[in-house]
Amino acid sequence: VLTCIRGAQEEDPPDPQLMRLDNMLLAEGVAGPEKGGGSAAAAAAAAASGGAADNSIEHSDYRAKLTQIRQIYHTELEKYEQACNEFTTHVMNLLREQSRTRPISPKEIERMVGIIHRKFSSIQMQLKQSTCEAVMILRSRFLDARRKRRNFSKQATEILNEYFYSHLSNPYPSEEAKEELAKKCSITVSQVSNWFGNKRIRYKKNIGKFQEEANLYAAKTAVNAAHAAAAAVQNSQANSPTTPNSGSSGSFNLPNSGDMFLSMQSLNGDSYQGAQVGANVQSQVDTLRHVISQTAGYNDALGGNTMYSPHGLNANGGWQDATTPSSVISPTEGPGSVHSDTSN
DNA sequence: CGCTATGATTTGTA
DNA sequence: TACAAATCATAGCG
Repeated sequence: VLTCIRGAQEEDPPDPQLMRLDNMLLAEGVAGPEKGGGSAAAAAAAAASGGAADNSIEHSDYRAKLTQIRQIYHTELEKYEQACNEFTTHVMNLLREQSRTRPISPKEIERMVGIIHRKFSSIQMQLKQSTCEAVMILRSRFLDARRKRRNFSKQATEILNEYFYSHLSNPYPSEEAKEELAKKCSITVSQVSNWFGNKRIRYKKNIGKFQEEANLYAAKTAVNAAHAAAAAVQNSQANSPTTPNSGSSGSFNLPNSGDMFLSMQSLNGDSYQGAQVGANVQSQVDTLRHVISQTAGYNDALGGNTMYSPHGLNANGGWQDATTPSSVISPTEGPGSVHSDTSN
């Protein structure tokens, strides 16, 4: 592809260093064919990248700078080439003049030209080197995302937190779930993964600190969860073995609270085969348990276990084994039974 | 400016 | 390869 300089010189030594530089410049789009004027190229690149708009905006500055480097590189290169040619013809003229006084072999001329070209190509090499350096610096400055960290929008954080706290017993979104969250939050899937990675580790590290937040988001989604859980319980009750009713009609002003608690009971009770509703309801249980723990006094209705605590966290300090399906949440003891109240 | 919050990266592991 | 943990580097706040 690159034939700009090729014609003139520097093809004899298969210099690996030079190859490296050339390749890099090519890869960075500094060398190679000119693609229209600076801003136009930037705009085109931004448009071509499609997808996240903020991403291209973020990179437009980088693009502009890169174009600048590219232009400098090309003008310098041209200058060098021109100087090289001028100098060559100058020397040729000198030699021609001398040829009047003494015989000059074509071989000698060739040798002189070779020397000149080598000199200039070493200069070019330096140019390429410094251009590469500039590009590298630019990259680290603009593309290292850590330097350009932006907090996610309030709304995005909201969505992520909602998911996290409503799946607290197993906050590992599937690939599809990540994609959906990414879409909803206008961020990338890796950002979602990063977020959950950070959230899990930080939540686990200091649960007390997140308690308030947890309750907030639990309450936030409680209404929806209640509806969903109630609906789910309608289905599960059809083939559920027993449905004990230990009253506990809550002063909890949610619609269908009665069903909600029944559902809780059957889920946390000893022998529940979580296969049917299990996974779906589990998230709602998480949410509900938060609310319940907050309102206090309903613990007995939930099987007697101390409810809140790092539920979902096992003794080893991890969430339940990620390899086991979430539908089997230790049948004998509810998810909340781990209980190692370390909050605060 | 010092502090904490937070997104991203690096490193090590199963 | 996904994750945990440690770490980095910046954002944002008082």
